Amino acid sequence: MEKDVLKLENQICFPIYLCSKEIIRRYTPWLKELDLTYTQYIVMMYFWEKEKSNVKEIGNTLLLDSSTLTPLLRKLESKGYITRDRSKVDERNLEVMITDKGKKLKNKALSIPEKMGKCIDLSKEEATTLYKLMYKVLMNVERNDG
Amino acid sequence: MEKDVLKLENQICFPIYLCSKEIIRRYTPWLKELDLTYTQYIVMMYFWEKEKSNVKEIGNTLLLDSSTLTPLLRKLESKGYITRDRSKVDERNLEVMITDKGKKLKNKALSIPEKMGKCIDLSKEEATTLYKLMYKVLMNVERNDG
DNA sequence: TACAATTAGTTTGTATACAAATTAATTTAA
DNA sequence: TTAAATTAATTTGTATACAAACTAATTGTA
Repeated sequence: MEKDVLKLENQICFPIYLCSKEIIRRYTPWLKELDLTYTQYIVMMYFWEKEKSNVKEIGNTLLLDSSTLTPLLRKLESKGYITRDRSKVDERNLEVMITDKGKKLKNKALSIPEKMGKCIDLSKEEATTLYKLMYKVLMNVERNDG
Repeated sequence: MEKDVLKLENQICFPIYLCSKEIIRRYTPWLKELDLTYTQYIVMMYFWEKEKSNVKEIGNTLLLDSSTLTPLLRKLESKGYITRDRSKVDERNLEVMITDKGKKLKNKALSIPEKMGKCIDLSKEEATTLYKLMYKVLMNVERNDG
């Protein structure tokens, strides 16, 4: 039936949108204990792997616009988790670096992935399938992007 | 390795979050032709199935807070796609109804799901698997809530 | 080498999102 | 039967998100 293509239950994007929102909502109280929002948490995870970066690089990895990152990084700076300084080599670049306080925060975050895993509650096999499909969609959506 | 649990590449939620954002970003130019945002599109899809509702019901179906819906519905009203009126039976309820203009909008939207399908670019089997997994996660996250 | 083009980040404007507080209407129960 | 509890929606406050416009620095090139 041609007209059913617009039924909510026939959408594949709608449940992805819902999952994303509900998962983030679920993270919120745990992250509150670390004084982080979900997006701030993602950025901190980035810095737990890479000590120093800049706005462009962070944006490329996390698919966040620089205009989203500017105020967010300022917030993380005000919390003392990162520093922000213009590069002396090229003053267009903003050098963003994690602080000791930011590094220590990782210990407090260690229990979060397991909590979320229990919440999501998929078998190892299902999780792997989902993981692969999400990255496939992501790659396709980016590739087919205007 | 205990500390790897916080690596971005080991997160299952991160790609879901990315997919949701990137898919919505991809919808945006198509929806602009209908003068809709993604969330407004979801709400219109709801009303293409159910002519009349109220804020509570819409929120329960779309998992949107009433404080998100209030301004959004006002916007859809100002565009002429819906009407908003307090119920005469119980004045706490806001009766929301789709207009003829809102119904006609569906014709303009008919081509969107196919475009998005091509963009996502999954086989029928993959899409079904993803669909089922997303609803499973959604159910689990809601069940394990609170 | 001056000026155009490019690049990195910020600002502005619009639109979600949701928690918490509030308002107004209705229902429950003492 | 009226005060307390509940309910539906709105308001307020904070934090994304991203496009478009803008600023400042650097690079490419005529």
